[in-house]
Amino acid sequence: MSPQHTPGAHRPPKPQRVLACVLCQQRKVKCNRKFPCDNCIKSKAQCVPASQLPRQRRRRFPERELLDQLHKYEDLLRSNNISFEPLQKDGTRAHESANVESGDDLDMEQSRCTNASTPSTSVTAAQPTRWETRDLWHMMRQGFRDPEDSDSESSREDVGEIAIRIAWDQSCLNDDCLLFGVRQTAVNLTTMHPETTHIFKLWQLFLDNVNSLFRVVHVPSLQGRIIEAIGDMNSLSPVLEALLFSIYSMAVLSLTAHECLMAFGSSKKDLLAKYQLGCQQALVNSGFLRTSDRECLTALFLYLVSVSTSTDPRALSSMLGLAIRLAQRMKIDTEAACVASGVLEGEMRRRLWWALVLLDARVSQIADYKSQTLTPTWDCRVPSNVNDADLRLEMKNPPAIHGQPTEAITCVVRSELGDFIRNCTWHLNHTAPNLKVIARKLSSIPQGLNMESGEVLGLENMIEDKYLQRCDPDNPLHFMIIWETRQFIAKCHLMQIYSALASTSPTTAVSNLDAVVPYAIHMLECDTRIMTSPLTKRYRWTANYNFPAPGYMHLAECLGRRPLSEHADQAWEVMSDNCEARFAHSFLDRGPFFEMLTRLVFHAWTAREAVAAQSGEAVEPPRIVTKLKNVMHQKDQVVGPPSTELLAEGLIAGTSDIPPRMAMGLGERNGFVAPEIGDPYDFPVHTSLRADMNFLDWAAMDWVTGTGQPSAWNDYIYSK
DNA sequence: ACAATCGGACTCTCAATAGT
DNA sequence: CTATTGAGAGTCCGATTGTA
Repeated sequence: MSPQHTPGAHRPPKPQRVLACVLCQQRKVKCNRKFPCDNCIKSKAQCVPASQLPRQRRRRFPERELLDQLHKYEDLLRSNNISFEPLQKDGTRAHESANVESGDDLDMEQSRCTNASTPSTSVTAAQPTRWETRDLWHMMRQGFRDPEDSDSESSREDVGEIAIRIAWDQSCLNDDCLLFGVRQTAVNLTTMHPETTHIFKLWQLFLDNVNSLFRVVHVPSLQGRIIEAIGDMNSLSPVLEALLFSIYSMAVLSLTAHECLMAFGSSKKDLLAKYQLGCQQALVNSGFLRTSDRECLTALFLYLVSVSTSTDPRALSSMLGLAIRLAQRMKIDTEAACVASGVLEGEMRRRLWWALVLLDARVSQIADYKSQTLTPTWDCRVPSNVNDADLRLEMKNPPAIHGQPTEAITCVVRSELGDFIRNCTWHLNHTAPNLKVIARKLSSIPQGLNMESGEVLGLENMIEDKYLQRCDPDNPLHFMIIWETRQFIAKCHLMQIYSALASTSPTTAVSNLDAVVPYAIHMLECDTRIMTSPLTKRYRWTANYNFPAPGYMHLAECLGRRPLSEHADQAWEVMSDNCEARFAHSFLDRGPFFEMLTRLVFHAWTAREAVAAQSGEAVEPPRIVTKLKNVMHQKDQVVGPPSTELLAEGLIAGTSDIPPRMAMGLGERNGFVAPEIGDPYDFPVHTSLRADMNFLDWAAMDWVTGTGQPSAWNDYIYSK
């Protein structure tokens, strides 16, 4: 009810409001406001005048708690796959709840986890609550806070953090040379930038070939700053300079050696070396080891991707560990901090965090190190399916989620897959069983299936319905994510079954391996589609990341054991198709894939020939065997092994872009595959299985030394 | 019958927000 | 800057309950 204001009249200064005495207030009776009042006199009570309470700050949305409660129940419905009509379909919720505190009970934690993976209702649907751990400073600030002034808590927190940061900054520790060597002041970075037209060209290449996959750069806001910066390169901020050099590096990396020469008149190797050095220098100038600047971390991330093809994965894994630690200090792994940093910044932080985590998980596997990053211990939400243009700096409310694929489709789907892996039972069973209690319950398990196989099918249904079915197969980006995802899911099926077989008897395990063959075949088919399509040309620099090594290994193992199995002919066909597709783009020439492939394929073919010899049957070798034999023969014609320089050029120039273990996505554990990103890279294999797989002893192969000559393979093949 | 309790409709106040 | 809004603070009617 609105108050009745007396219009017009000049009011005398308001007399102090006299309140009913405490007893009358308590009794809810009329007080005559004399002290002592009639009621107190009558009841012979002490009459105490009441004092006005300081008015609390009005809460903008008093129904907020109710809304939160409602959203919690909606999340539970959602996580249990019960259909309902959500209260809000727009993205208003997260903004409202940005500063809401909630309980710490397990239910809430779980519903938060659910939020983290279900961005369908709102952009920042996650409850930014007390998921994050508290540090010492935080706890001390909590102790001194004014209980009546809850609103100022966050600002005081900021002040405290700033004070600590300033204190460290003022201590003037010279830590710049901890990595990347001593600052080379002699090198003037302004001279290392490309000419203006080349900057634009590199920027465009970066947007098309790289950023469309990662979306770690917000194009509308950065583009203007780059144009502005080009006007006066001398006054570039160190962070923007680092970002620029990382963009140049990635743009160059995404080209083939020939394309690079045509576009810029310099070799890919030279340009990469120059821009990577520039990036190192600019990162040092930015004080990147103590940075809190998201863009500085983005530059470091892009730099690491750009060197990933020429770096030992163990070294790269260590550097990624550093980047992850920087990210954690900046709290970009924490949803509450992402929400608090604003709509645009929060979204960019989420994209960067997932990009870092996914790369780290992948590289850790390759480096044969069990990363603990892809686990349910943090709550950064999966990035939202929105276009960059939907995100503006001044935004207060998150934009509506698109139902159709947006520019961010690859980073959204890849993050969804990563989010699945970090919560799924069969992954946690052997990576971090103790974390299963905090893992989000994965929804949409089809009826009649056990949890583990159901999880993968549930993921497959969800991803297909929510994303892939809505993609346009003629759109290069969509085409790429469709087949990359299907390959990944086939691999998940493969790994899940391996995981399940680990707890069965050796005989059962081996006999069941045939059941997995269709998934291995599908993996290769997906990869062949990517490799043979003209649509994916601009993304071919990532091809090594998707090499279907687990598929090859499984097929070769099964063909070696049962050369005449029902899937044998089909398996040889898909392997031949994939091999040809990969050779067509030189990804197998001289490179590590070749060495791995020859081992696998000849092992399987030897078994097939042995069977044929027993029955006196003449068999025609499949295309893949012929192809590999021809290449082997040609290699023998070459005088000496490929030189280190040639190999390095080949590696850098994209003919075989990735160093041996990196390229394969393999670890060496038990001589068997450590699958690619997000996979259980430490899954147990039966001892009997292991013994039989020892022929695939990757560690024994002379990948790196001896310029990649397959010494083990040579011994094997020539002893025949 | 009277006193005490208390649900809840109502009024008042003023911070937040909209409008100029 | 003023006007408006509406949430929160405060008031107290009157139904209900307790007690002598």
